[in-house]
Amino acid sequence: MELIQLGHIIRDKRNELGLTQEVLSLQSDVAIKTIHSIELGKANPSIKTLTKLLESLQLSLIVINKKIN
Amino acid sequence: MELIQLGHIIRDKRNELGLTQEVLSLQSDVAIKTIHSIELGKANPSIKTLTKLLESLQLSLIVINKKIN
DNA sequence: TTACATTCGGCAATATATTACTTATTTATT
DNA sequence: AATAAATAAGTAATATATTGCCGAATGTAA
Repeated sequence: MELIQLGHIIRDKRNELGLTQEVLSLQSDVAIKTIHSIELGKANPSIKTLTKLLESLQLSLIVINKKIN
Repeated sequence: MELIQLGHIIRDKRNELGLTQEVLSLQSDVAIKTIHSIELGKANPSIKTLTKLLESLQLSLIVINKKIN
């Protein structure tokens, strides 16, 4: 899970739902500054912060067994 | 993703691999104090810290569409 | 151009995660 | 019981995440 990929997932889903960063900020109770930092892959969010965002975006974080390379 | 569940996943996998918290700490470069706090669900780790642990445990963090309830 | 909405980023303040050090507690074994 | 290994937890210091405030940049439309 690269931070840059995570940012893209959040941004894409937010756009799919037609939400601005500001609206997502209000819904998730995460600062807009934090949101755009995460979307750009420049932040290293905590699980709690990330989960609040993902909840608003109808997404979930799960742990899986790693692929064998 | 509840923090307590996450802790159980990490603890169970660590035991499966026969690693002590100390060994996992050395392998993942995460402080042992941080590890047992996470395992007990008392910590709110960052993505980077969590990913370092999961890497050592052959686990991955992914984002999925949330189940419809 | 102007105006507006949206996103980006610098800066400082606050909150909190992480660490190191130390001691306590648990658990297993003899 | 005693000993050792592993885990838990308290404290303090440091690093960093989060926030708020502000202005800059970007894109869109009139």
